[in-house]
Order: sequence, then C-alpha cells, then structure tokens
Amino acid sequence: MPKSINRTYSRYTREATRLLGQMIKLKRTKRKITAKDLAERAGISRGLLQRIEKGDLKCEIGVVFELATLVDIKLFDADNSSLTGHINRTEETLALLPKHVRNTKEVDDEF
Amino acid sequence: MPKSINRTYSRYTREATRLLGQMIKLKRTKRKITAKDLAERAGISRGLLQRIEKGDLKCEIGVVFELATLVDIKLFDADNSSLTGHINRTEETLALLPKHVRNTKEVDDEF
DNA sequence: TTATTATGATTCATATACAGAGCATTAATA
DNA sequence: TATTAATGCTCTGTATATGAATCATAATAA
Repeated sequence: MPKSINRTYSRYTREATRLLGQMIKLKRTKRKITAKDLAERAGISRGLLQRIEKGDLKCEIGVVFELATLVDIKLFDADNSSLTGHINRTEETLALLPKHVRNTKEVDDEF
Repeated sequence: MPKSINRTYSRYTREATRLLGQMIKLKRTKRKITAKDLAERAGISRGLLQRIEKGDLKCEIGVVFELATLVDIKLFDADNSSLTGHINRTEETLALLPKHVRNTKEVDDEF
C-alpha cells in the first residue's frame, strides 16, 4: 500500500529533465514534425508528449528516451550507435566488485 | 480510459536505460552504499531501486535522474554543475523557430 | 565455521500516470 | 483578411507503477 507520495528532487534533476524535454521539442520543431505525428510515432498520446516536452518528472523514462531516440538525440555520447560495448564494460567492472556492500556503522563519507 | 498498453522500445532506448541503471549500481557499490541506504536517501523503496538498476523502462524519469545525481553521475556532460545556461540557450533557439509546425501533406523526410 | 546483513524476488493494495475526448486559443498559409 | 490546422488546457475513467511486507539465498565479517 503505497502511502501518498510526495517526492523531492534536486535542482540538477529538475534541470536535466527540463533540458531533455526542451531538446526534444527543439529537434521536433526543426524537423517540422507536429506533436500529433511524433506522439503517434512513439505510440503515446499528444498530452503525454506535451508533459514530457515541459519537463514533467513523473513520466516513464522509457518513453522519454524513445522520443529522444526518434528525434535523434544521443544519450551518453558514444561514437557508435550501439551502447553494447559500454554495457559490457560496466558489467565487467561490476563483476570485479564485492557482491554485497557491508554497512560500516560509523558515520562515513557516503554523501 | 487508457486501452491496455503495450509499448515498443528501440534497442537504443533499452540499452540507454540499462546502461544508466548499471552505472547507478556501479557507483553505489564503489561507494559502499547499501541499496537500502540509497533508496532511503532518494525517498523510494528498495524494490524500486532494484528495478531501476536493472534498467526497467517504466520508472519515473525524475526518480532515475535523482538517483544518478545522488551517486554523482553527470547527465548531459556540462562543465559546470548547473544546466541553467544550457536551458536558456535552448529556450532562445526555440523562440526563434515558428510556434506552430504546419503539416505538409507530401510524404516527407520526417523520419 | 557461524552469525548476520545485503540482495533478489514475489505478492498485494492503492495512489497515480496514462489515453482519450473536448474546448479555447494561437498562428501559419492562402 | 479568412481559413484551418496546431497547440495548450482541462477533465475522467482505468490500467498500472509503487510502497510495504515477506521469504529465500548469497556473501561478508568475526
């Protein structure tokens, strides 16, 4: 039973989401694609596209990334179009680290 | 009434989301922060953190970005910590473009 | 080894994000 | 100018993501 949720977001989070939405709108406009058309292409409603372009924090990340992909925005600047290499390398690094993290009870430098 | 939804995602979208989740887990592990602790810090449940680290596409973008921020991942490589400049510049560019996009009925180069 | 904590996975109830429709306003073209 | 499509809003019902609880397993530290 999720208690009524009221999240707080850092400024950076809000700005990053806002910027991504703006970039989508910018690219869409430059390409002369209507909101209706892009929404259809992404399989979402026009209303949702509007919220995303405004930087709404509560939208599915998959949909936002899909829109970015459709208008040709490169997330994670990678030379090639595939992120598989990145993923594999991260996976390997992760495999070398301890599987569990032990909580040192001292007040540490976590944050 | 949302009809039962079944989205499709491009490979790039899936990989980008997956990579971001992995990076969060990697940074968290390197810093020896437990999943429980990071979840608490972000104001979310441990289950949700798990889904995000696995690359679940249906999580709120705000929460994912907040986690990334907490473990010090830079989205949109910007020299300074603020994205305000970026936002303003995008805003200005957008202001110069036509407010409405007109749909040319020809089959065009949209995609 | 043993004790204890972290992780992974599942289930359920509910808060909420979504699609769809409608309406008013704006602005591009003819 | 007039026409008409695009955009920006609201609102409502419902599909679904989330918090909480639980259990099993893994793995760290003593």
